[in-house]
Amino acid sequence: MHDHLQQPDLAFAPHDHAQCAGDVMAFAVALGGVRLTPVRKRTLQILLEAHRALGAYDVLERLAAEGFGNQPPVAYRALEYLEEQGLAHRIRRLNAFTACMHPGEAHAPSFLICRACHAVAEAPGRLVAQALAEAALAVGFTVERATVEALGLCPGCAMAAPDADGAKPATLRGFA
Amino acid sequence: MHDHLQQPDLAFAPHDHAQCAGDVMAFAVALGGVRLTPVRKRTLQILLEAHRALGAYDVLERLAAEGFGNQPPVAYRALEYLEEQGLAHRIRRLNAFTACMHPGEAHAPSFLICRACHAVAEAPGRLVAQALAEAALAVGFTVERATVEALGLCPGCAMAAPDADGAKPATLRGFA
DNA sequence: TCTAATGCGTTATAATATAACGTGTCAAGC
DNA sequence: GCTTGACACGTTATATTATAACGCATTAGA
Repeated sequence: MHDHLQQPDLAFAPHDHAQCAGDVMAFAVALGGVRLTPVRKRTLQILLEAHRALGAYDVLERLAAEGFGNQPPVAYRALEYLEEQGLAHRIRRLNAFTACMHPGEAHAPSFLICRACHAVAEAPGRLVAQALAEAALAVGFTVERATVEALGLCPGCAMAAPDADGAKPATLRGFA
Repeated sequence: MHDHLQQPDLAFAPHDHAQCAGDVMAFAVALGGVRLTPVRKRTLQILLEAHRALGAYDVLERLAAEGFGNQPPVAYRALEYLEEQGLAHRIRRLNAFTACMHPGEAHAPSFLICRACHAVAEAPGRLVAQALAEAALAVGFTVERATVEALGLCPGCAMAAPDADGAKPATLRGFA
């Protein structure tokens, strides 16, 4: 981990992450109807520990290092499953995945992605989803799922470099 | 600029596409500060004619067939340029690109993607962007650009198959 | 137990995207 | 006219992200 990647935490406010990650995991384990196999559970833990969006191949590396399979489908399957169960989200702009920080609460998440430090925060998206559904309704379109991702500057980076462009082109592999 | 271009209501409605495409192209050509070279112009035409989102490699195929370069960067550069100029948009869920139907009007577009027929419509996104900016502001995040993409059913497909799942996994190449 | 469904690891390949270099073109300044 | 520098384009090569398809093991249920 390089210094420049030191980042404000996910919610952009300091908190005890070990604790909130633990809470999420406890919730997931307790969840009925979810088959949290070893790979899946470990994948969720990896996302929670990373505390930021990870590419599938980043997750795969970690899984492989721990004796799980080392081929892409292993990671993709676990990630897809977690996403289906609402335990993880896919960040399309980054071709990456992140643990859901509010599983269980029915929510239509919006994501805030800092272009400088690559932190990703989940923002309450209910109003956004509502506005979108209305706009869609006006043209007769039925929204089933929505991707809402904002790119910008998190408070920390805005403070540190109001104008400077800290952003690298950001291949996912390079994040670590 | 003709009226129908300012009425996103008609996005999914039948209309004279040759005409609206022509309007957009005329606008682009007249636009000051935009260097619409042959590849770029043809790329925009291709997007306009296709009338749906095209993958970079789809665009490339067409360009190559007309004597332009046949390597990926040719397509990617033209598409990126058009996007920078606000003449095209990237649809991240599809890894695809589409011509902007309302160039010039400052807008924060939302996209409605039909999972059955893959049509893509640009919906007025001002209110959505507003809601997003507010949610972001609450955590101190500054939004610079946003991706808003809804997946669902367009009126036509909803009518044709209210429940059936017309969606294929949808590789982009397969669209044509 | 038998069977069907599911999960996992594997091989192989597909699909999407970018880095980096060389050449041509054109307009600005001399 | 020349030179120069920015830009665009075509190219080679490679990186990154993602899926298809097969076989075996385990599990859930009849």
